[in-house]
Formats: sequence, C-alpha cells, structure tokens
Amino acid sequence: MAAEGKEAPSRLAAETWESLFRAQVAVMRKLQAGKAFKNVAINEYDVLFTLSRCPSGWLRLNELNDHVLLSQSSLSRLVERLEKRGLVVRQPAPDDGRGVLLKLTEEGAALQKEIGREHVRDISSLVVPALTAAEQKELQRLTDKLRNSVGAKPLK
Amino acid sequence: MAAEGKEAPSRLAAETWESLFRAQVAVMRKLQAGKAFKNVAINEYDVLFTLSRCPSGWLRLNELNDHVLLSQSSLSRLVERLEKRGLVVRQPAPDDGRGVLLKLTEEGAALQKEIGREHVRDISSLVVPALTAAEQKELQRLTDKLRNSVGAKPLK
DNA sequence: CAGATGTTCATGCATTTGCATGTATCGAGG
DNA sequence: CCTCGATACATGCAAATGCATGAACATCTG
Repeated sequence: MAAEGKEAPSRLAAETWESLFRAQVAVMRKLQAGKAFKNVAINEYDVLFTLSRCPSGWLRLNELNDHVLLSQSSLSRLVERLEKRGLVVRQPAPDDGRGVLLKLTEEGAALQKEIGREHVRDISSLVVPALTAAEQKELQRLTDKLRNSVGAKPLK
Repeated sequence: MAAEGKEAPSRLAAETWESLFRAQVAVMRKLQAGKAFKNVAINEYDVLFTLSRCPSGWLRLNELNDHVLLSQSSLSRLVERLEKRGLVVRQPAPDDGRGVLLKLTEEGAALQKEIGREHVRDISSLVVPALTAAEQKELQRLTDKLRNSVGAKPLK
C-alpha cells in the first residue's frame, strides 16, 4: 500500500457524513410533503414533540435550543407563535431569573398526539420498506453513538 | 409474547428516524459554527459542492432541486445570488426551452475547493472520534440504502 | 460587597424562505 | 396544426430566520 497517510480516514468520514446528510434530506423532503405538516411547520412540531417527551413537562428554552436546528432568536419567536396559538405556555424559571420554562397546553398536547400519529405512519412507510429490523437497530445505534460523541446534551 | 401486532415495527422505525435526525442536527450545528461557513451559507455551499461533483460540469436546476432541501423558488433565488457573486453561470438548456443549466465558474470552483478542505477537516474532527472505520462504512451503507429506497434520483 | 464577566432571553432589522401565481415550453391527442 | 394538461423556472408578497444588540439576572474575583 502506498503513502495514503491520513487522507483515507477523513475521506471516509466525509463520505459517511455525506450519505447521512443526503438520507436525511431525502426522508425529510417526503415527510414535509405529508399532510401532517399542513398547519404546523416541522420545526414547530419538533418543539411540541420534544415537550411531550419531557418527563417533568416543563423545559427550559435554552435546553430546547440545543435540541433543535434553529438560532436562539428564531426559537424565541417560534415559541412566541406557539403561545399565541394556545399550544404552549411560558413561565419564568423559579431557580433562574433569566430563564423561561415551557409546557404544552392541553390543546398543544392533543395536537402533538394527533400529528404524531400521522407522522409515525409516514415515517414507517419510508423506513420499514427500506431496512430490516436489525438494520434499523444498527442504524439507531450508530447515529446515537455519533450524536453522543458530538456532544448532545440529554433532556432533563 | 402479547398482542404487539404491528405497533412494534412502526415504533422502531420512528425511533430510528428520530436518532438519525438528531444526529444530523447535532453534527450540522457544529459544522455551521465552523469558519468554513462564515461567508457562504451551508445551502449555498451545498450547491457549489454538488456542481463540483457533476461529471459534465453542467446541471439542470430541477435536478439540483431534488438534491437539496429547499423549495423550487428558494433555490431559484439562491442560484441568482450565486450568479451575482460570480460563482456560477446560467445557460438555457439546449434540449429543453424551459430548462436552465448551471455550471461553476473558475472562481466558484476555487471557492468550493477552499471551503471544502476546511469542511472535510471539520467533519473528520466530529466523525472520526465517534465511530470506527468499520462503523462508518456500515453507517454509510445503511443511509445509502435508506436514501435509495426512499427514492433519491442519481445525479447525471 | 462591588465590579467585571458570562448567560439567558427578547427585539430591531436585513436577508432568506415558501406559497401562490405567472410565463414559457413541452408532450400527448384529436 | 391546435388545444389541453403538465413541467420548468421566475416573481410578488407575506412569513420565518439569523445577526447584532439590549436588558435582566447570575456567577466569579478580589
């Protein structure tokens, strides 16, 4: 073998990321077209979904921000819109005067569940025919590992 | 085993997608922060990159659109901006009076290479410590399989 | 405790995005 | 050839986004 040095590893890494990214684009494109996101943008749903997963029900705005691909100011305004629509409520954080806590309203929780069911159907229709159960588990393991290594913070 | 019916498969699929999506968000967040994207947005770079990979050099706007997560009108304007900056050139498609062909200029190709080098470094620094070479290959295989199944069109 | 520095969230403003629509061209029938 | 529906791209306009900044609070340091 020739003097490949350290070219190969970074090439493999770049190709791996490229594949992951393109798969995400391809799937996301289909999901966005689904009727689940006719009235609620995908970023908005993502916030509702994340809140629905939160054990305590309340989540800090900055923790939410780590989870979502939006700038801080965009998230601030997205949440403002959700509040105006009556889907979430804000509350000043008790232990930190700067912070803001968020929670789903009843209506927000109901809407999340409704869209969620549709969304899961859409996802299944894309993923199930593509990969066996074992492959899905392996893909999940690898992407979780990547995310943890890159430095994702767990939700509280 | 109880009456799990067809809940389990769709649950696994949804969790798999969730993991893939979150990993993408986590990595993308880091990449966007890199200095590679100080002057060129990531979507803009993606267009330059895709053009650089195109064997013939010329690519139809609608083919490009399948590859990128942008609406048709947004892509139209993104390309307009790239043209104004002298990074790409447009040409009416010879075989289809409606179509538009795109090509990198010398300057565009040079900029893509420059940013690309930085970008590959950033990717490596995130992916290499996270996954072994074998894991990266497997992740690439699985995401390619998913993308192909979902219906990605190959570039010409 | 006072001051300096950092963190959290909101807001003004310019840019980017998407939806709806318009224009031009293509392709299939009659 | 002509009409009809479909496709490719551009554009008006409202909405969403990001950057820079500001205000309020937290934390650290001496």
